[in-house]
Amino acid sequence: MGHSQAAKAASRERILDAAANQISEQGMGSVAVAELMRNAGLTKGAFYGHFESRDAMIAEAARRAMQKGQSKIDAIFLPGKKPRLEDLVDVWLHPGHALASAGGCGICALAGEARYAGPQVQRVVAEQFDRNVEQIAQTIGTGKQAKAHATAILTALIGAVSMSRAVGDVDLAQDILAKTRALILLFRDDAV
Amino acid sequence: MGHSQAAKAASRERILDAAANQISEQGMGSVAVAELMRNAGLTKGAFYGHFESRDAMIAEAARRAMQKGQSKIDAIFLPGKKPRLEDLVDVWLHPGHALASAGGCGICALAGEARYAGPQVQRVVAEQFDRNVEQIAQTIGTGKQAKAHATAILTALIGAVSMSRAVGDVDLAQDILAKTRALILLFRDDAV
DNA sequence: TGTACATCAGTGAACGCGCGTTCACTGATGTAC
DNA sequence: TGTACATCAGTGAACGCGCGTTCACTGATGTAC
Repeated sequence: MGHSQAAKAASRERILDAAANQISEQGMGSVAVAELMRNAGLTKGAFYGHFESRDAMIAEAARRAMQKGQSKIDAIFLPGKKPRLEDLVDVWLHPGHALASAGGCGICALAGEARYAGPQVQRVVAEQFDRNVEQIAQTIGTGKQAKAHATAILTALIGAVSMSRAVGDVDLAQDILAKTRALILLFRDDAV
Repeated sequence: MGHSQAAKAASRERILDAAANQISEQGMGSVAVAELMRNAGLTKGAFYGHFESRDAMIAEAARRAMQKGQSKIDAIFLPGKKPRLEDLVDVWLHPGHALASAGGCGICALAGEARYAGPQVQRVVAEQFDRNVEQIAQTIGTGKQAKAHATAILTALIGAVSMSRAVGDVDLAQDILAKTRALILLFRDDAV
């Protein structure tokens, strides 16, 4: 085993990546230190050379899970493209995205558990929520009203993704996604 | 200790009630057999005289948590009153109801965790979802369209309650609740 | 450039703890006579 | 009605297990000379 500074940094990255992925797919509660380290190609003893505690690692990994889910959203805002609410909504509500949680919306992965988590994780969720509200607002207008509607729209998106995963029934899940999508876009047509 | 049939049934009720309350307030994962039995005035050894396993008890208690949250909703539909969407929305989104989870919406309490739970719990969530969709639909119209909109509205309500509890920030929480409420009622005014 | 040594990332056994579950036992209940 | 006994709800100690965390140790790295 080597142990240069670069190798240690790479190990840390592998641990955080594995944790962020597992948080997206199975939630924070499912992340066990020993299994996580095995997934990162290490043994559990090395964990505490990288993090002060499991909780401290979870808070960092939660932030990373948010970042990983953000790339699909940012793609809507690439320079030269006109960002459309419809495209943005589909990042959340397309069944392929909503039901396969890997690499998906970090808020959706954490929304249920964050309530019982520490303030660090809750702050990560709140910051990501603000970030996404701003992006949604950009697609529907400017000013306070756009941001107010964007807050409600993001809330509905998160509710739809959470519920579609909770009911254990693919048909009902797709129904929830499709009808939430329809109502959000109906609102847009009415209001604009 | 007595042990008549009536006494045993009463014990079972106390266990399920305590479990349903704890599920509403702290989630399914927080329910520990020993603590639960202590809360019900018994010792942990007696648990397996009432339930086959912790999982089996959780499934029953999840159903009971739904029933307990249902009474506030049913009050809107008392005979003689005309059920209004606005009143129904406030059962979920009034800050006092949303942020104090005890006795609140069972779906909201379980939405995040149900994804990792067994099919019994997921069925309980799906059935309660259907029940509430029907009730919301009653306040906005009749037929398929009303039910479609009710599905999206309930999804938004659950998202708002979940997020308001997840962000760990009372101001942001109230903002989420107020803006989701406004958008739902704005839709109602537009569509009706 | 080559050697001796300090550093430190990673190892793997061990810890204390809380959990779900089991089980031999207790003693009040309700029944049979 | 009174007594003997079977039933069974509840007790509390014990179990095996997985968890987060600690720690003495290993051995490759990178530095000092």
